[in-house]
Amino acid sequence: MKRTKVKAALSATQPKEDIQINGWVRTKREGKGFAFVEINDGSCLMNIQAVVDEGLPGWEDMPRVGTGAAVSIDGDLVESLGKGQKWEVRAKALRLIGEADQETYPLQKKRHSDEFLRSIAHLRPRTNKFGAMFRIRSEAAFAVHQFFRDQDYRYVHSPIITGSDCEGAGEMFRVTTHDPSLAGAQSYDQDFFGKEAALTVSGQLTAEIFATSLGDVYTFGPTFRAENSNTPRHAAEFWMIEPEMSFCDIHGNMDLAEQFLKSLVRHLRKHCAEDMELFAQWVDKTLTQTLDSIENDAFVRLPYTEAIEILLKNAKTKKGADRFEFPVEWGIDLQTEHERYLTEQHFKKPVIVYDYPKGIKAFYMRQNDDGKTVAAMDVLVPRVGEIIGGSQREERLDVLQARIRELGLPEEEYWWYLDLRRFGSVPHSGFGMGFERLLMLVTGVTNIRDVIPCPRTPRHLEF
RNA sequence: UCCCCAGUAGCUCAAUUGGCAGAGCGGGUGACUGUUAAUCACUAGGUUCGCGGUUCAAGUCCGUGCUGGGGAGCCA
Repeated sequence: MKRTKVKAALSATQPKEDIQINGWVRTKREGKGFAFVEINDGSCLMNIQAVVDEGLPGWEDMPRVGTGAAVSIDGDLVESLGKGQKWEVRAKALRLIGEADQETYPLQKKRHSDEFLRSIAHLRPRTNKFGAMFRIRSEAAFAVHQFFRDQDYRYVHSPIITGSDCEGAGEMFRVTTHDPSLAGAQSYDQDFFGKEAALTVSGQLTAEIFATSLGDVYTFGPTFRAENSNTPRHAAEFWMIEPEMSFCDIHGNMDLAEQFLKSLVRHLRKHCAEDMELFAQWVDKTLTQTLDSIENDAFVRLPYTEAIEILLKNAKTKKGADRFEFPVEWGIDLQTEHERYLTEQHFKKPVIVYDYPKGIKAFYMRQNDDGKTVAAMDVLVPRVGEIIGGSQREERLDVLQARIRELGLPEEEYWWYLDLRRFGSVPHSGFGMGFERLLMLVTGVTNIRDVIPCPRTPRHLEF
């Protein structure tokens, strides 16, 4: 008999004889002579209820059919006699596929804390919340590809292992085949690649290669940062999306970032409505409002200099106390408290801050004519903070070389990056978006460890 | 890495001034002819995170380590 997925069974328009449901038992309710078994197979949020009468094949296993057990049920899909569900399965036969000992199975049919579920990350996708999360994650990845494909962007596989220490986005994990337990110095030229190697911290430089050949491109892959960050917003391994567009300035870049976020939110609300609703109802009561704002409100475009003016003007609360712990002045990098004030309190919607002082931004960002700022931009959203960071890239060879020298960076390491400016250089722009931060934004989940299957953070490499 | 808070039954938590370690849920057993986090009855279940100290007496106070959470920095 061919298997029917729960999602298909529940969306039936008419009864159907002889179907097979395979899945895991969420809960069992027994009466005299019969039992209700609710089964979930991960295809959707809802369970399907099976009615199992005493005496049918497999009934002798019922005592061992408990929460967590894997079962296969043959039966007829019929309209439910009870309230609370339209369809149910009237079982004809039951098979216990995989038992789950009730004394030791950690998941109970009740709410568990996120912290506890994190300690059993191998079982947490079997809960409603994490099942919904990982279905949304899957759909979100698809939506990313669809968005770019619809606009004729090409998907570039940037390398995971890099020999370039000029990616310049943070501490790197070293990649080696050397045995650290061996004594004595082991030089890099005897290592696998014959030079120092590391896991990528950004696909941007590779994306620039392809932006200046295929035109509009994006990368979407794992990214690694060996920062000792202990926050709910950072992971050592995360997924990042990095579009890069030729013939595009900072304003086109901001336009794309805004369209991109709006499109993803719209897609997920349409295609994951049931799973999204779980988060709106149980995780974040303001989620609907937040998502409405992202979808419908124009994002604020705010030059850094004006952002500083707003912050200075509002440095005192109505009661006259200092609003900010860190004093505001032109030239500082915006603190988390400043970003949150702008997006959560002052504008109450997404804000794109751009044209930052060049002293606080990366060497490759395009210098503006004022001589003080660069064409960088950060997209700030309520609760998550910085979800996107990007810039127009410096395409002028002499200006880029001067900046590299000014900062004392090893110019020879950047030979191929400079070649892109040497031969047919064009204005181009791009940004990076943390995929997990997108998921936090659209679900209201406040800890990055709860939006990724197996979170990697300092001193945590379980699962 | 820095600052703050917490750690008690499988889970979520309570325990007065330092004075007999408890509840709900979950588990087990039984009852119940349509349940919906089923209900009802009975029942088992503890190195109070580890180590050291103060005290007649420590879940409670002190020191230290570990683990978890929050905030900051770094950023996506």
